[in-house]
Amino acid sequence: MGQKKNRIKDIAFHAGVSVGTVDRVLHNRGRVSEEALKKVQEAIIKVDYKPNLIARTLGSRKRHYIAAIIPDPSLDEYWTQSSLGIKQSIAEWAPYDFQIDTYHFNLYDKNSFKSISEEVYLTKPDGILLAPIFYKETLPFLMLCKTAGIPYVLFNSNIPEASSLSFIGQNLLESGKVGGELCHIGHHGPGTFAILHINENIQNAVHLLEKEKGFRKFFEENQSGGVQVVSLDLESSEAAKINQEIELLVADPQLKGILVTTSKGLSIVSAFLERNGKKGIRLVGYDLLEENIRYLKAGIIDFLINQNPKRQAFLGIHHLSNYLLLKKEPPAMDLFPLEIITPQNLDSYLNARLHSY
Amino acid sequence: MGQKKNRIKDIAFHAGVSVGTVDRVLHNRGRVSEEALKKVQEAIIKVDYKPNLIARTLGSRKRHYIAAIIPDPSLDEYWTQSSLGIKQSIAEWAPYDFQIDTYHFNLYDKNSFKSISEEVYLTKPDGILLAPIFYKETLPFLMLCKTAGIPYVLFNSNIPEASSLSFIGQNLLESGKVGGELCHIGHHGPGTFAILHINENIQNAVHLLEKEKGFRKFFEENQSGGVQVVSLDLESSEAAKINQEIELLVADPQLKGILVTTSKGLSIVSAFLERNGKKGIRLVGYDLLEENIRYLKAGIIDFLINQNPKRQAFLGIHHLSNYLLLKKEPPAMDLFPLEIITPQNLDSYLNARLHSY
DNA sequence: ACAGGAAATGTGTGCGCACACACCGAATGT
DNA sequence: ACATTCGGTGTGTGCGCACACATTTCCTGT
Repeated sequence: MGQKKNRIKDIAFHAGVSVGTVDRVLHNRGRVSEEALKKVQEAIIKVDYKPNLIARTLGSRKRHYIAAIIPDPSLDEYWTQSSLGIKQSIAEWAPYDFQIDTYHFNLYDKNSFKSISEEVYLTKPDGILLAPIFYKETLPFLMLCKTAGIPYVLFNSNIPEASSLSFIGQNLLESGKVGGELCHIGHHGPGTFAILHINENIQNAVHLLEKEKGFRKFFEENQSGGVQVVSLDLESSEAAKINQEIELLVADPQLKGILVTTSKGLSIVSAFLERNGKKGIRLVGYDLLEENIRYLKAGIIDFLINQNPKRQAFLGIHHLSNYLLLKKEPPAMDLFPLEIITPQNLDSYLNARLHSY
Repeated sequence: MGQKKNRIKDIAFHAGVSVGTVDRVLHNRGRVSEEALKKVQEAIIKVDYKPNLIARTLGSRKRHYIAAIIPDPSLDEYWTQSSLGIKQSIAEWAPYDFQIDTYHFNLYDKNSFKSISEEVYLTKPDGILLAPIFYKETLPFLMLCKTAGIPYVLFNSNIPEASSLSFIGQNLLESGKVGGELCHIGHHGPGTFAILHINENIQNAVHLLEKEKGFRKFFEENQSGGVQVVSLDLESSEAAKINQEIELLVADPQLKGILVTTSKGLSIVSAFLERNGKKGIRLVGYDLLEENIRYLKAGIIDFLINQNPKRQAFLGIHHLSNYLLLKKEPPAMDLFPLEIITPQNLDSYLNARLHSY
């Protein structure tokens, strides 16, 4: 039964050569005669050789170095979460001689990303974890890495044509559908449902539009008659304008629910409804940020969809490390479930260990 | 900065002893003088020693053996999920020379559990993962393991006085509260809300009552006037009787929502509502079982609370293995978040890799 | 025929650890 | 007095592998 051992030494014995020769064919280092090559290859198949990964990593005392490039957490609480995920993974991989350095760029400044990415490239990392905020600037950088043979993993938002080792995040279309559903639950008959994009960064537009597509799709697929969907696109810099628009929106007595696609926007809308009364309007947003949690507990926000940025970053490093250390191919896409947070299950999420592992 | 290496050898150097002595204190093998012990312990702290897992497993060719004792999956789909979680962890730990054997007992037969547990005990495992269905029979078995020095981890339901290494599951009180919330969402004014226990096994009663307590608590804390809570306790063997009771329950035009606390019961209620019309009654239950999924997609079931049996079992093995291999103490309780499944986010849960890590 | 050198092959060492064993001195027994 | 035990300690080996290096073989050119 249990094939006990199939070590390099066994291959060497079967092939009638030394372990050195076997080592050379295993690693394609050349310097092997046709004859020996053939015998060794046969022996490898014969004993069904599976390298002992434990011993391999111990034997090659290579130091792995990973660079993580994310927006500066001090500018946005969402990225603080990601940062925590990376910190956690640093602890996890330290025993395996991994060095993981985090580089921050300004979320609102393309040039900051450019200079940081150049800096990272010069450090010649063995792998890169990246949150691709700026599409136009990211793609060339990734192509550069590709030619340099540096593997990279994307998270949070995807660039499909970047042919990354893996992408970690959520399906934004489905996310929008769930947002629609949460706005709609328990409502019958006609009504207006709004989706609000309040962002500072045109770059994100494409992602937000994907959510909107899902939002609209939900209502198309779940026709209950007389339902109207509206969308609003606002610049987060103009606070006065935003409040004005929200006031206009809420004035419609038919308004039943709002999905806000950005966390920053959500707190603005929440504050508005807290001041002026909720009037039975369902409010749905994203992520377990401090302010959001407060508004959820207070009953202003009804649902949050958790994108789990902490775990995204954690798994990103995980996939990368596993690939570097064990040559384990990660899934091309690791899509997270769309977690729904309510006032009642909030604590169970806050208290859960998102994995020590 | 980067503390480069902290090997046993380094401890020995700092303590002014040999690696053999350090080894003895690390493994509590005795034969160490007070003086040396103190010096070594200080050195360990000083260099912040973290054992190299890689080298450890390579050096000690000890084979770890874990026994997992769960109900027979062929009798209940819920346990098929757990079984899958164990299978996944087998793959995870195989490289570290772990052998993980699963033993099944009959969910409906105490004696089957007794004989299986005795059989497992005779195999002298290094650790045990256990789903404690039969309280009265489980406790003595665990005490036996305790005296034999075999660590055990419980999952699914807890036996607090068993002093297990760890428990993995959900907070049932909060689970009931979430169940109440889901029944209530979008409803205003008066109405009746029911909680149904349909089980075959009096053993589970205490757990179900905990959920009921949470269910009632939610409605107490969220008074909206005229809300009435009723509970029903039924034997799953008497199908006719059940349908009769359900018919009676549904006849009440004030009935707004039902929480069914067992998966088996849920399919019975779902079938009833599918036949006789849903009449705007909110239906909430547990777990991503095949039938439940079907009814959720069909709109008969509105929400499912996911207990994530697969991940529970997976993490159970994980904690156990980590403890055996690295002496890493798991949390006494690892409570999972109360995941809410809707028709729209269902797919995202089904497609998600529960992470190999 | 023989040096020179490249091609082919074998040997040795260390990664960090666990563990068996050898050693040494002091206390004990007869 | 000597053998025996035993607490306390250090040394040596091997786990399976990668990789540097030593060694042999064989092919050139003169």
